[in-house]
Amino acid sequence: MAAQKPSIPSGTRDFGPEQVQKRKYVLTQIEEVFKLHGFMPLETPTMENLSTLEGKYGEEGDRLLFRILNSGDAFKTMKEKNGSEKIGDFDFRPAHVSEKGLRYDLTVPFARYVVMNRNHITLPFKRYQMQPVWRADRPQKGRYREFWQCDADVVGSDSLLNEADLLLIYLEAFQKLGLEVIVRLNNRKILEGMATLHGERTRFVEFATIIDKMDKIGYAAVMDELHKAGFDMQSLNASEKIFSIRSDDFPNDYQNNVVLGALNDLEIEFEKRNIDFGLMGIEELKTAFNLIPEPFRKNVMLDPLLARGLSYYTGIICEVVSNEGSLKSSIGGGGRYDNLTGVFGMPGISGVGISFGLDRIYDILDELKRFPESLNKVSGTKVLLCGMDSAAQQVAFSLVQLIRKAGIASEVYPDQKKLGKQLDFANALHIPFAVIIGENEMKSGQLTLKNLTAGTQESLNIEQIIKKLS
RNA sequence: GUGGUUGUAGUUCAGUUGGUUAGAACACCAGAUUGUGGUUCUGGGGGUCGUGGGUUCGAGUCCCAUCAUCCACCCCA
Repeated sequence: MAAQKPSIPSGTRDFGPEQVQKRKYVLTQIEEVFKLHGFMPLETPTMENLSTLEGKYGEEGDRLLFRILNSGDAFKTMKEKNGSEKIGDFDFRPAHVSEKGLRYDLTVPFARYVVMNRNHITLPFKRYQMQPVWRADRPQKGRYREFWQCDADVVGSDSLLNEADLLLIYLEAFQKLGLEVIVRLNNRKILEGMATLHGERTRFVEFATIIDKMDKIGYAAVMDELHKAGFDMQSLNASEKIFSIRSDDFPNDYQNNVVLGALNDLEIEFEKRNIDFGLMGIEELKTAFNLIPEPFRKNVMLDPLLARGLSYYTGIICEVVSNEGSLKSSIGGGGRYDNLTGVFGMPGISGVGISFGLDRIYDILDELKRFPESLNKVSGTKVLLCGMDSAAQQVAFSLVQLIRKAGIASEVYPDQKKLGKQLDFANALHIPFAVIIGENEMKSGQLTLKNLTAGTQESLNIEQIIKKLS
């Protein structure tokens, strides 16, 4: 068999020792905030039954599901019926071939878990979950086919305190990570109300998708698209102020006041036309926003143009983007879904949640070099024991156990190589100290401790070395 | 799913209007009186030029296909 060039699937990545340390650092920072807010951990399987996943993410989502081929000879029926492995005229029903898929997000598995364990969990149930998810998307900058999400959700409580608490989790976590972010905040009911004002309540998803492009394509192009799509633009004055919102110069101190003013106008219009769900949306948005403490508010942008997750969110929606670095796509998102568990036969339970995109956050922090200095070390080893010959190595091997008992990360260079090579190894791994053991050291018990950063060395016994390195 | 980009050593790339044994840097390995590294010097290994066809006396270089990659759209973390 000819040697093959090794490779990994596109959209997936290997993480070397340094990268793993940095990713774990980000995970830990986020996890600490989750715990501080009273969330409990949950893990679910990598694979779910396709029946659990399908139809939960819209048409686009179904296309992006990674499907797992059934074990055994999945194509057996096909072969028997068709006489060959070719598809041909065979009645190709995917269910015969694949009935499991890789998890697409953490929310649906969570909903499934809640329904399956409804008698064992105490509502309101607050869980966090940090695991990889998979999407059969075309990879590009900041988009991977395997990536980690860090989710926090609350089910079984309608209170807007939950929304505010989850927003605080975003703000606190990114503060800890030292990244300036903008949390865009909206309510699906407002979008629905606006679409109603423009004559098409039922087509509000289409409406929202168009106005969401305001930043990207501009006011004129949005108006044009709305007109072409058949929305009634006669009553434009009601939403005109909203349409003029830009996120370009956010964060700043005045914009949210401008938006609040525009929302007041919109409220009056909703009242006139008895669009009660729109009024409710504005009320919810204001309430949640007012619960955010003053110092954090400047990073929360009220944005009635924001559209996301419209196929499942029903109330407040939010999206996080970094205000620094070159990656402009979202690094987090979330919202409220009134009937999350309904599809699994448990109606009337409301949920609200947020998600952090670990990989994108990592990419931005890496680009900005925001990781603590201590994470740049390749190895955690503090001292390398170098034996000059086989006898010295054996001495080193017993000494290293004493050093480790003192809690000092240490290792013995395992091969008999020239001292220079052994020190090369320590240098390559940024190990700061080396203990050199040869004939002289073994006779006297006075070992050579070399400081590889300073280039100095001294003669000490093992107790003194441990003391020195502790 | 749509559009575009690029595919030459481990990595980043060079390779002139198609013309002899395809180069560089870095990395790697080995040496510079066999117990002292991060610098320097010397030497070395390593590429069927993504793959398969075609044009040509001759193809890394031109054409087609295919695969892979990256980027944008869609959508999203």
